[in-house]
Amino acid sequence: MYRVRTRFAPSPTGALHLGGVRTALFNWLFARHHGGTFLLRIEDTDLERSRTEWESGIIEAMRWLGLDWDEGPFRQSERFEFYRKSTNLLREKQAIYSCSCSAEEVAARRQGSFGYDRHCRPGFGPGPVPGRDCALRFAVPPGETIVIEDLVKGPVSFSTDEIEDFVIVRSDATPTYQLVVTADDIDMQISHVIRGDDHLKNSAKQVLLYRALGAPLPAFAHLPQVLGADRSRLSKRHGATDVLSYRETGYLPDALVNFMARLGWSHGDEEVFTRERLVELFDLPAVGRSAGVFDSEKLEWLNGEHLRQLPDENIAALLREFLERRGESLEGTPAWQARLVGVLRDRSRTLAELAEQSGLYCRNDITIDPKAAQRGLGPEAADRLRSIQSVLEQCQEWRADRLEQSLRATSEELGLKLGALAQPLRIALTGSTASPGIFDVLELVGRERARTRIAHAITQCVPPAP
RNA sequence: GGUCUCAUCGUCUAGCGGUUAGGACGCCGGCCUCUCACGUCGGUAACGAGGGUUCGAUUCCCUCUGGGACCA
Repeated sequence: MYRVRTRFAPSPTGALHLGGVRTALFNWLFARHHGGTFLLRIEDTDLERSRTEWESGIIEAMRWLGLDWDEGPFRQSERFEFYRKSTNLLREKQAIYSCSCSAEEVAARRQGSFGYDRHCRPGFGPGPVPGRDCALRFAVPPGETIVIEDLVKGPVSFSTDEIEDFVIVRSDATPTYQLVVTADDIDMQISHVIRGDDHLKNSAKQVLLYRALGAPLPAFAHLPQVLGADRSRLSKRHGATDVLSYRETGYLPDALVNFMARLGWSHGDEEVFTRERLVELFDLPAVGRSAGVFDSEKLEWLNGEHLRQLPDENIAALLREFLERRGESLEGTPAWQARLVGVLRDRSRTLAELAEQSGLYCRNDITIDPKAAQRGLGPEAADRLRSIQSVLEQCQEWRADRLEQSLRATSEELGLKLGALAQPLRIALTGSTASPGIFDVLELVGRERARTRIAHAITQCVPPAP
């Protein structure tokens, strides 16, 4: 039995975006499901575009999402010596040859749309110009068919006649993507190469390299793309390209993980999965073949589902963290905070919404929405609010259930429906016609603030007609 | 343009020859109710087109169309 080893290999040339997260997640899930090893490899050979800030951003995002790795992070920039050895091996096996052609020369000679014309390849052209810096190209064997037994797409075949003699080492002696990926995947004994299907054709080239290096082939699994709402490839245009921005807008890592897993993978009719259940159920055969569009509304719903499955205390802790990250804080005792969250949780889908709603209970001043005032602070409201005010003053215990008792009794005495008292009170306390249950609001707002808000609302009521 | 690839409600998807084509998000409506949510009940909405194969195709094969990716 062989060991499952997967890797996620991002380039630190930008933030980790949703497509990358999906690739990372599927590698992680696959490794965890099979009890294998997951490693992180930073593909930073493009020294021009790679930045350490991006690298640490990617690592932070991986940590936030809980995609922990067992080995690494490895950096390709620290492995040039190893690539040189791989190159020497290829040279010994005569799988590569020197090429002095410049990009301009190649382009000028190109007929039709096909790539390099094998000008420098022994037996095919005149050979390199002496004295010039040479790139190294891979000698692709003509007339063969490469079949990739893809675990997602099924068998995919390429003719080697469609694969040009690709560059392995540039004329400035830096190794190319094709070489470093293959050499590393061999060296790190990657058993399953799971990546986006934009790499499908690269895989054909890499199969050639595995063969030339005498290494056993890994299994390949090419995941369909994640597309934006306009069905084009996900990019900055689609906004929220950096996954860490989902942390800033109050999404839970587990919800994002659940959502990304369901984008391209499914398990019957199930929608909501815990991380543990994903690990238990995930496997490649259940991964779909077609590209998927990222639907932020469904993510929002799913986040609400995950939020609601947490105990109040945990949500309160998340809310505190969330606010601290913004340089704000949540007032009150932990017990009060848990109570607050318990009341608001069903009305929030994200921590950002929760934070916004909690403001009402932590602020001294509120503003009354003019439309709400118009609807609910009519001529009768002032008297009703005065009645409420006096009833509340007599209330011994400032608790939702006691407050409810008193106010229900009052509405009966006045021969009014509860709503006739609750709506003006709601507007007085929250400035809005919509809020959590009015007794919970009263309790959370507290006696002092309730008193001043009601008093202020009375002054805002339309006076009775003369 | 060449090559590869994909195709079920607007979106994510179930389906793996015979189903009233199922679920979820969204949207619309009922119920619950002090409002709003939550919850719950119901509704809207899909097999891209044409050929085959078959007693029978959403399902298998081919072509087209459309989408996507890669290379340039």
